[in-house]
Amino acid sequence: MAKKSSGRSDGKDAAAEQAHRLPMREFSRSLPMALLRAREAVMRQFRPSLRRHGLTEQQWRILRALAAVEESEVTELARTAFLLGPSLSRILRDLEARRLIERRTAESDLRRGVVSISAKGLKLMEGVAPSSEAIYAAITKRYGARKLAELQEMLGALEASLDGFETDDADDPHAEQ
Amino acid sequence: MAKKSSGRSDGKDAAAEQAHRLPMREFSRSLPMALLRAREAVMRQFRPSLRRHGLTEQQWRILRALAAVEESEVTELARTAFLLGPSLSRILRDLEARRLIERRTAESDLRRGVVSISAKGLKLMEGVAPSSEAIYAAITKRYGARKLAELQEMLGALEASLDGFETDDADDPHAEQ
DNA sequence: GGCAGGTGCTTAACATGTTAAGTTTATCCG
DNA sequence: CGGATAAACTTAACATGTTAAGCACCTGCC
Repeated sequence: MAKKSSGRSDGKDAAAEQAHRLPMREFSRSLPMALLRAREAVMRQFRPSLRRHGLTEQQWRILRALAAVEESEVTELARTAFLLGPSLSRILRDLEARRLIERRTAESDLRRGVVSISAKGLKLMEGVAPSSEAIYAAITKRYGARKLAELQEMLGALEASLDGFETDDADDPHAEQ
Repeated sequence: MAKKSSGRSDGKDAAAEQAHRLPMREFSRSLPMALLRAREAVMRQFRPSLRRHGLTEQQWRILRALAAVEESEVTELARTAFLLGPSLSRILRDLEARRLIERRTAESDLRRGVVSISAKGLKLMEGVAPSSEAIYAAITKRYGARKLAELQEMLGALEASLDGFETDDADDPHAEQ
């Protein structure tokens, strides 16, 4: 594969020049990229600790969300832990099999599932929390508590400013959906 | 002991209190969550447009990265597009099959792959770029150009402050790695 | 030259993201 | 009451994230 085929590098220069004419901002200045990089920098700090305890980032989010309430319906949990339904379904299946959560059906509406963290789940959290908080404290110290609070505020404002904002621009007239 | 033995409807408060004894910050104030939510709010604006053109977010990142240079080695591209090697490998295989990129092997080092965007790839980008830029402009207007610049700066600073910062805290003494 | 170790990429395996379709149960309404 | 519609998951299918192995090639050293 990828035969060398006497590769002169002709035709490539023209293509590169053409590319630069695309009316696009510098890639490195892209907001989604900046958010992704920042988040990854933060998560890189937490992942090893979670991994040592046999948890993924999403599983940890679910346990944290459940630890803050007595119980929660699945849809509500999806909103709280910021996970899509299908992901949540799979993870709940796994967490239930590991007996970290418990599950029942709502009496008033048999469609609804109600989930709660188990004693085992709480115990696991107790093991993870100290390390997690220590890491958070270290990050806060490094970046600055005030700056961190300001960043959080700006992130919230960004989210709010885009809430219910649909740029279904449809530059393509054939796009029905 | 997650659930109180009584389990009446008023047991909710007690269980919640128990949970709150875990020394953890409010879930909603978590920095990773704030970054995730903000990024999702932004990407939700772009995804429909990309989808209409048959591209995923990551594929689009790769094309953008390649459009800015004449060609790129795979490892360099992984760094630029902020993708892990395995993801990049799979996506490049697909993009090559769709003839949106071209690929060859470096003469000086047969291990290295060299990738470049194809004419077809550039053409596709030309179709996506206007919509993408329009969305970006709309977001900028909504959030405020100055505020956006400030946010980008703070995100960059966060990333920089965590660069090479290893909190391998190891609250678990058995954790060798 | 040839081998030990490192590098660059790919493959594998499992978990999640994302959209669409399917299933079961509720609810609306004639 | 009963069919149509909606709601709450769940399953399916495909793409990516993440870590560990694997493979081919390169480099330093004897």
